[in-house]
Amino acid sequence: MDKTAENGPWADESGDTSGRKKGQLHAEAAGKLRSMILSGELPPGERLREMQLCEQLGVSRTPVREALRTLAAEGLVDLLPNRSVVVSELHAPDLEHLFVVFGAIEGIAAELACQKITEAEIGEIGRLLAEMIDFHARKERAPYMQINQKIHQRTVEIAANPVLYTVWQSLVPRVERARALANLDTGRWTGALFEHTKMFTALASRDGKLLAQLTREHFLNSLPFLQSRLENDG
Amino acid sequence: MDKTAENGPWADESGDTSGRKKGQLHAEAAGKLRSMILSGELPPGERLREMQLCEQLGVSRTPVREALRTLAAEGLVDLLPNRSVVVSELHAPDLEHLFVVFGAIEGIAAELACQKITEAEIGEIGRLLAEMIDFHARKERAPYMQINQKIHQRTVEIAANPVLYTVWQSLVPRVERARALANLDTGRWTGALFEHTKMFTALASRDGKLLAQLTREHFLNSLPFLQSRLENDG
DNA sequence: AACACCAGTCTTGTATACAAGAATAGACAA
DNA sequence: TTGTCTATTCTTGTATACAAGACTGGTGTT
Repeated sequence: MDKTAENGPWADESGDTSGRKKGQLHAEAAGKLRSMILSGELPPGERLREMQLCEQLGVSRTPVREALRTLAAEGLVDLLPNRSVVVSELHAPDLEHLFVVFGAIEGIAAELACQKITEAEIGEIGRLLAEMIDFHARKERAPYMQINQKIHQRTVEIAANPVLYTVWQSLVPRVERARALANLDTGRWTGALFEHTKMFTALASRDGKLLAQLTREHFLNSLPFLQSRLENDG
Repeated sequence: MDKTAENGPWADESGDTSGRKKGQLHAEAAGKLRSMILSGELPPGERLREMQLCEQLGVSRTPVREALRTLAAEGLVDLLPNRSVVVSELHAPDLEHLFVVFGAIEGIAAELACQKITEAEIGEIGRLLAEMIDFHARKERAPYMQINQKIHQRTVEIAANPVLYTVWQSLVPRVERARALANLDTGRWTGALFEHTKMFTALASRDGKLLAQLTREHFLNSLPFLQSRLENDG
């Protein structure tokens, strides 16, 4: 089971349709649609007509339909039988549900990671954290977010549980979308960074219980900020 | 987001292809294939030829392919690009990964359920537990397992978190398959029942932390039994 | 006997065609 | 004006056709 990230989201695709081998158009389509949803190009509630997507993506309906099944499994779209597919909504209450679960998942990952992490990996995370602090000082949000994402991903990878990784992957798109829709509040930004330093300390001392606790709180703390932004936008 | 169980596994299908409205052949196909895998009719490692499945299910390749994407998202099959789809293997180490995550998920569910459960629902779970004790006394394994499954499901439902429910649903097929492949050891059976009574006490007194702990242990305890059975079988 | 190579067959990936169920707009009645 | 009914159009669901990449078996060479 779990040939980890075989065809999962975030596997490789980043619009680099050029270098791809022939075939697997449906995976390519899924990647493009996913980033269109995450970027907001396809807003929540948007009705997706298959033929329209075919024209935009330059493929036929077959791979498009298969891609839509994949996105449905990721929770990015809702399949309405015999009706259109729509980009799933993202309401504030849903967000709470999502963050409670996601925080718990990353909490488990954190606990496992503490048991398995090597000195070299602690150093690696430490360097990433240093970079992140740097970007924060320069107020460069985009690269900050990228490093942030990488730290979380590395933690889950270090936990070395393919099932956990798959579940985590399946939730990341929605979390990322929430972050994209509601760009991080500046006040929260500094707080989040501080939490990250505390989390690193726990990780470096391999205190799994503490790190899990901090991780859950980390997500719970950012929740109200995202929720308020979502409510303002509609 | 999350039109909960819209097209997810375990939604409704149980071979009752008769009463179903037209269309949605792919959902029907997914249901049949899922139960074929869970029942062991399609054993781990089995190579699935699309045409062959078409004949068995009496539909064309299009719905079959879409069903296979769904099953891939559930982790029941692996998609090998340009090669066949195979029923995913279930090795002892994978099982540990699965149970750690699943136990944690049900642990979260248990904690949430304790916050939200009503007196009526406590009564309902209590009655289910009594039935289960009955079936254990009579050594009727199949109905016991059914009630067991139902208790777990009701707990997750009571937690009232659609994201959690979806994640839980996505893991259940694999857990069920593990149970099916390695029928429960008799010694473990009594132990599991005892754990269930303890868990009910915690639930009835709404002790979320305790119940979460007991739930995680419940899965961890049954793990070695399942693993040993799997190793014997190959 | 072992290995490499090649042709034929099989299987998947994609496109297209057709059928059936929804959405929509317009006409007609209240 | 508003509501409803119907006919047309649109969209999805499914089947089939075609192309391209894998597998298999046999043949020839070393």
